[in-house]
Amino acid sequence: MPELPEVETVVRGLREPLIGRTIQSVWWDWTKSIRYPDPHSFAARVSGQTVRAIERRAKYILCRFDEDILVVHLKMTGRLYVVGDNEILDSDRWAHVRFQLDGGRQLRFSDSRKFGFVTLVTDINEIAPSLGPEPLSDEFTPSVLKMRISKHQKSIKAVLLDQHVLAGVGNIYADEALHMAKIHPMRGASGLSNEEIARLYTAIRTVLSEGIEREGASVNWYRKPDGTSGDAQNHFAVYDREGEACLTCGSPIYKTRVAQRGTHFCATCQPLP
DNA sequence: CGGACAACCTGGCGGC
DNA sequence: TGCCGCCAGGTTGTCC
Repeated sequence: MPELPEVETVVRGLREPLIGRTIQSVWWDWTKSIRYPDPHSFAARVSGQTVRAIERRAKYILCRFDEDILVVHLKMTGRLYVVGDNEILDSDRWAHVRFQLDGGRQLRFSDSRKFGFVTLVTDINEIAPSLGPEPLSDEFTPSVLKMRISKHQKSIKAVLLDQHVLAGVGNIYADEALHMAKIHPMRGASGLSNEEIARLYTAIRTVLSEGIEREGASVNWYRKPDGTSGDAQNHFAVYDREGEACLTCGSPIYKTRVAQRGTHFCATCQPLP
C-alpha cells in the first residue's frame, strides 16, 4: 500500500473536494470492506454527516465529522477519490464502497485486493492503539528513535516496519531510508551506533519528505485522488532496482528477503560488519 | 521476545 | 495464446 507519503498525498487532495460536504447515502457491494459497524448501521450513521476535517495518522485516513470519525486504511491496493457529476458513470469495478455527496459528487473507496477497509470510530485509538510517533512530527527526535529501536533484538528493517515503533514507514521507504543511511537491513536494531542512528533519523525524514514532495510513488495501484500518478517511483535508489547499478557507487543492487518482505540494498554502501 | 508463516484477496507478469 | 506459479505497497494472529 500506500505508505506515509502516499496516504498524506491522498489526504491533501481530498480536503478541497470533501470538507463541508454532507454524505447523503452509502452504497456497497462487498460487506467486508466495511469493518464496523455492520454495513446497514454504518450507512445509517454516516448519512447526514458533514465532513469537518481530513487528517492522517500513520497510514490511516481520518475523515472527521462532528463526533464520529470515518477511518480508511488503503492496505495494498486501496484508493480513495471523488468523482464529479460528469464522471459519475465512470466504471470502477473495484469501487466497493461509494458515498453519495451533496452537490452530486461521489466519494469512492476502491480496492481490488479487498484488504483495505472503512470503519467508524469516535477515537482513533479504537482501531490503532499504541501507534508509534509520526516520523515527521516535532516529537520525533534522534533520541526518540534510539530509545524506540534499541530495545528490539530483531533486524532494523523489521523494526522500521513495526507501526508500534514508528508510524507510517512501509517496505519501500524502509529500504530507501536504510540505503541513504548506509545501514544493512539485516543489522540488529539494538546494535546500531549513535552515529548510525543519527544518519537513519535524517534518512527517514528525508525519504518521507521527498516522497510527499513528489506526491507519492505509483507502484502498480496507487494513484493520487485526481487519478494521476505520483513521481516518487522515478527516484528510488534501491526499491525495485534489483540488478541495476547503485546510484552512489555503481555496484549492483541486490534483492533478498528480510522480515518476510522483499528487501533491496547495496552490499557496498550498506555492508554487514 | 523473535521469527516463520498463514490469512485476508486479486491482478500482473514471467516462464514454458 | 493459455495455463501456472510467483510476487505484490499491509496488518494481525498463531505456533514454536
